[in-house]
Amino acid sequence: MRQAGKKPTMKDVAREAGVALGTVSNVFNGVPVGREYRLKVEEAASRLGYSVNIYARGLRAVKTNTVAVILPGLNHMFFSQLANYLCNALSRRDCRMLLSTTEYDPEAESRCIQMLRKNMVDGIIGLTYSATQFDVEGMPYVSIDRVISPTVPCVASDNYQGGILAAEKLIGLGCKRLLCLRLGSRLLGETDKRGSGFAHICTVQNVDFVMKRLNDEDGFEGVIRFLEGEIQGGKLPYDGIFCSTDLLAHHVICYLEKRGIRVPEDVQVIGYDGVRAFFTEELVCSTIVQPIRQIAETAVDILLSTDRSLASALVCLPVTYAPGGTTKELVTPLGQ
Amino acid sequence: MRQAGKKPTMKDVAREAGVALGTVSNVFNGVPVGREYRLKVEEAASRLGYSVNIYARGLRAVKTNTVAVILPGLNHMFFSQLANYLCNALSRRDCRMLLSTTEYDPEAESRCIQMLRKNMVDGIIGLTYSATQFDVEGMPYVSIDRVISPTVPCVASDNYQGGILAAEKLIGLGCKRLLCLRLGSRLLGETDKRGSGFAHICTVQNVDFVMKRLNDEDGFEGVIRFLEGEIQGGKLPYDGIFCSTDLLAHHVICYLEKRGIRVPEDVQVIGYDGVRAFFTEELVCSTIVQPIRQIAETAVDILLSTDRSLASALVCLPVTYAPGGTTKELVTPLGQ
DNA sequence: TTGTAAGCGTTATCAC
DNA sequence: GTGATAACGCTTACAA
Repeated sequence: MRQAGKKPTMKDVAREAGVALGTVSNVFNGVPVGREYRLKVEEAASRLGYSVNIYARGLRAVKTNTVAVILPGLNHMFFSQLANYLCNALSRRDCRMLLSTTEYDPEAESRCIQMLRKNMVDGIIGLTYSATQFDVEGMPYVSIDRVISPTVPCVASDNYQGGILAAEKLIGLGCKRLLCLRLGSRLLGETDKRGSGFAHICTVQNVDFVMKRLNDEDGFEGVIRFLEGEIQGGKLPYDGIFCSTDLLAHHVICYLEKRGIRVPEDVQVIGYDGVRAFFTEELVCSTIVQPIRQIAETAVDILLSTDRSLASALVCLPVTYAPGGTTKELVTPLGQ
Repeated sequence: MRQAGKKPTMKDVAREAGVALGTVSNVFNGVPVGREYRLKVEEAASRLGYSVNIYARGLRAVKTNTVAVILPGLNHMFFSQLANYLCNALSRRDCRMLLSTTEYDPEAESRCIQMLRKNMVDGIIGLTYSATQFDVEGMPYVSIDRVISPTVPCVASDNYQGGILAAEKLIGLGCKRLLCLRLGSRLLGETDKRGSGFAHICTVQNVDFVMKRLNDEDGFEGVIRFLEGEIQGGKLPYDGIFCSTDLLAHHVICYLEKRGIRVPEDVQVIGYDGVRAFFTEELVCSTIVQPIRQIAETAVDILLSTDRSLASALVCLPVTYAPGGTTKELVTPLGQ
């Protein structure tokens, strides 16, 4: 019913090729087999249009060629780009991608993981806020942007270095009084290091700065309210702002312009992520660019690597700075 | 090895609950079972942390609770939003989503479908450019934005009506000479109707218009080249442009502004899709908004509906017009 | 309802 | 390398 003519099985292939059933199985599992046998099998298989039944294979609990990906949602540029690259990287490894979104619901995360471990996937790549070591233990798991425990590998961009870059850049561009704006989950993750790196440089270089941390519940409105309170006489007491994400930077910039504060003339802004406006080449603002593709590929590499002991707990991938029109770039280094 | 403590099976649940194996099976398949038995089974199952092994179930070829989604990629706002809503709609139906991207490779499409039918998914939702009736026959399939054959259900926005809306709007806003710009696949799809609806209104209302169709190979550069050739004395001989997608509109608008042609003062522009700049509320341009969430939910409904005969071949979902700053909206209808 | 048992297609393990 | 055969966990059919 699902299939017009019923599907050929390994037995059919074995008969067609005139070899033993086990030989066919070996061929499809990459087990070394005499060259001529292998050819006979492959030819017979393609003649019959055969391919392995993944459910029968999965039942034997060896390898399902399926990796689950857990993301908060696809409604954010960073997540959708990540999903895209993960999908490519997995398919290049002949792996299918099972995508689950948690809709930012912490409880959905562990429910999701529990469900998946029953469903026998080869492993999970998850970007979660509250999954615990308990949730993931006993199964191949790679976390993105959050260290779950020292024994669970985590891949992230070099958030600390990104914060450093941002601070150095703003200071190098002449800023005297900085603001670091963070809007994120109440739960700690790797991304919090962005602010730490930023603060470190400000302290070392003895530059005034204010650190403002808000939580998701506050929303962008919370940020705007904060800025509203900071403005004195139509002016902001900062000449440089580092926002923890490009999206936040975007909202801040829109607000500032509405209040008649010019970007980058009056205040320079740097974001984090490097997302492009609807996947074109255009950046949203000057920003610290995450190597999203590399993050995806590294996560897949670590997950699928047989030698999991080699996976260090935290892999930080290098970030770069890219001007996007919200900073006063120096045309020549001599121009300083 | 995959699992710390090995997983409980139906047999374990049956023993724990003190009922027959078949009863447990029935409970998990929604087959009517005496109330007290059902409760005993459910309690035992949760006590043991049991859930059905989808591979064993899939082997019997009944229902895998898995739906495959095929998209060109996730690197376009429309696709990633679609994927997001599909994922939600499926998970609400307790279905897992297997996501494959074809990277816009027509050959990858049928390869992908062939692969999936061997892999026994409950059905496929595909946005493809070249998949044929042959590819999909014999399996539950719902196509998006392209009619594959009269027997394969297709869900799309009401593209024709969208074209009509765009033309009526531009004409209503005073445009006298229109341009319809289309950039898309060489292969025909539902989206081509956007231009047809547009042309129809122009013809009926006797308004001058030019229809320019380019293919993906030409790229945005091709469109720019065309516009370059049209400009005479720094002016464009059009006062209204309908672009087949928001992304195209965005490129056109950027180019026009670079050439000193003001939008919407000199020329008004309407796009199609209704994508938001990185998932905020902001539209990219004045546009015809597709009901993406509804498209996703309808596709899932049709695919999972047992009564597939009810599925009409083509379902066109209503679109709406939304101003986005690239048209000269009339403040009051009397203002005309 | 209850046992029991036969498959589903693969993999893995035997002798040979 | 070959056969044959025992799992894997579930669904389905059967007689009781």
